[in-house]
Amino acid sequence: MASQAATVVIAARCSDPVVDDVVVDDTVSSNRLVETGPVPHRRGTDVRTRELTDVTQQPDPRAVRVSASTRDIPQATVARLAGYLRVLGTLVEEGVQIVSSEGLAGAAGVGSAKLRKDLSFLGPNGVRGVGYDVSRLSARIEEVLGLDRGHRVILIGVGNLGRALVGYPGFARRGFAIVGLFDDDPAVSGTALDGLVVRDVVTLTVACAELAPTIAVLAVPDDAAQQVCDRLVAAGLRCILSFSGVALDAPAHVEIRRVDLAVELQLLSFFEMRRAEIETGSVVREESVVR
Amino acid sequence: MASQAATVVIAARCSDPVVDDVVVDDTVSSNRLVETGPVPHRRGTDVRTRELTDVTQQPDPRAVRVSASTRDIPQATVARLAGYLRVLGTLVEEGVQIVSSEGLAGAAGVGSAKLRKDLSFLGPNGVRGVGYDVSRLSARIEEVLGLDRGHRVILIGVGNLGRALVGYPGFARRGFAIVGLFDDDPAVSGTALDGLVVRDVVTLTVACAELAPTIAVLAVPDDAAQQVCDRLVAAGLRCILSFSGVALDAPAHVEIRRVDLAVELQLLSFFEMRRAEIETGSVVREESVVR
DNA sequence: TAGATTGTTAATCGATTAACAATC
DNA sequence: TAGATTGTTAATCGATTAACAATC
Repeated sequence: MASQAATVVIAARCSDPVVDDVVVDDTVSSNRLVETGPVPHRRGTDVRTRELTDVTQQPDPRAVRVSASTRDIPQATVARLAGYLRVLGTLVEEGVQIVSSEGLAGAAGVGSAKLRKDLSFLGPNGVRGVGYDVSRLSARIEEVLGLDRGHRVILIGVGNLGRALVGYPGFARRGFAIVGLFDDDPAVSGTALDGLVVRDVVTLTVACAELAPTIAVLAVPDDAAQQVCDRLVAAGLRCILSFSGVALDAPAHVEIRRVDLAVELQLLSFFEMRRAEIETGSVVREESVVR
Repeated sequence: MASQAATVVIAARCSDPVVDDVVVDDTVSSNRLVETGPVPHRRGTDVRTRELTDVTQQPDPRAVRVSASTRDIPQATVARLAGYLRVLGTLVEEGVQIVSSEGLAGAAGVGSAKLRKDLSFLGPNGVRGVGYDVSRLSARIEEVLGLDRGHRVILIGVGNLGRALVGYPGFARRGFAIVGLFDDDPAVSGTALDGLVVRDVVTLTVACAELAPTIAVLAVPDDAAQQVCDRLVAAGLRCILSFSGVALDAPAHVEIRRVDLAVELQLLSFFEMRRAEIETGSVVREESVVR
């Protein structure tokens, strides 16, 4: 028993000046901890995690996975984890078992330093001199993102975009199950789509109690978006993905992600313009006067 | 003539230690400049813009609009400009002529300080003590984003998503004209959609020469995305908006924006999980050992 | 003038990056 | 052991924010 892995990760907020009251489960591991000891890489103030590992053994697959609180994972990192996961998925398909940070980063389109930093927030996941175990890392990212919980998704607005979303293969592939469809058009509600009967949006509150969704996807026209959002919030939804152009108003405990096609197009327009500027060699410093 | 506005904006990169060689068109404005003079707000090293304005008159609408180079506008700011523009559009519809930073920021869902900072990168656009002229500011943002140029858009992949995009009202409303549709499915190419005949994707290169698109929208399956992207690049496209899940490889001069539904869903999943953690009061610091 | 609001500053915060010690 | 690669550090870079002088 004493030969098993003993891993303790202490997480502190980046902004904390110091980790002031570290508590270690000494009934089990004090002997080991003394043996291997915490050896700081260099003296520094940004001590975020310390790993104390029994050197006689590799991580035990049966061990309860220990992690820093997800609250300490930067938003920018979380946004990239999904990308790493997709690459890891293709590697699994190809039968690749080990991948280096260089390899994974290249396939995901980021620098290897950034990748390693990102993964370090999930705790130690690789083996120095070797690389990352593809399926283990994949499982770890899924766990951190909460993808192993099987989200239930409802979709409000079964127009062109809504139908396209229902047909989107990435939903099921990632463990997101569409469990309810809603629309306010009497011509649409009552019809079946993808094995589900579209419900009238007025039944939203009641249906939510029945369907217990964790995520709502909003694909309604802009002028209906806020109203539907309010109903979702009232029904207890806390995660909303909106495709409407308007900024939705909701309590702080409701997380809203917005995908705005217009914004994307306008960003491209800006880049195109800037490129034209660069090409014509204009305005590094622009001075112009009219009289 | 000398009574007209004389505005000179000198832009320097944020990272420049100092603006070392400011040149002023003294044939026109030296007398005015001496009069009003550059009066630094406070002595500081981050002198980004200096405005020298004839105090006798308000900005002349006929004046060539002078701006800092768009290269100096932070990416984060550009991404928000589109949001401001949308709000300004609704204000125009409502007949509102003047809006304060507080009002505009509130409607756009950002803080007023951030809004003012964002707008400051576009040069002076408001009147102190009054606010911003809605239509003037609107026009200015459109100009900076290059929306006044009338982009020509081609769409590759006329599946569910592609059809939804064709029907998206925001395209035309923002001056983006869809000028070509492409698909590789013989059953689809040749059919008409929204007044356009879908072309076979093999004709892409030839058709690009004819259609002169500035933006391509990619709505093809993941495994076809890179190949189509290569063709687009070969055809001279420099702005691509992709809805595929894969990170596309392209030369540095090609700007690629990717909208990844899976990423958005997974981000929501993460937030949901984190919220569950907070509610159960778990793991501010997690310590767990297995033996 | 007095009140209001912009545009700018500077402090802070968060993300990126290269380098390298730790370690397999 | 020697070579390889992770995980961590610290410097840098970029974005956010509150406060306030400038100015209408």
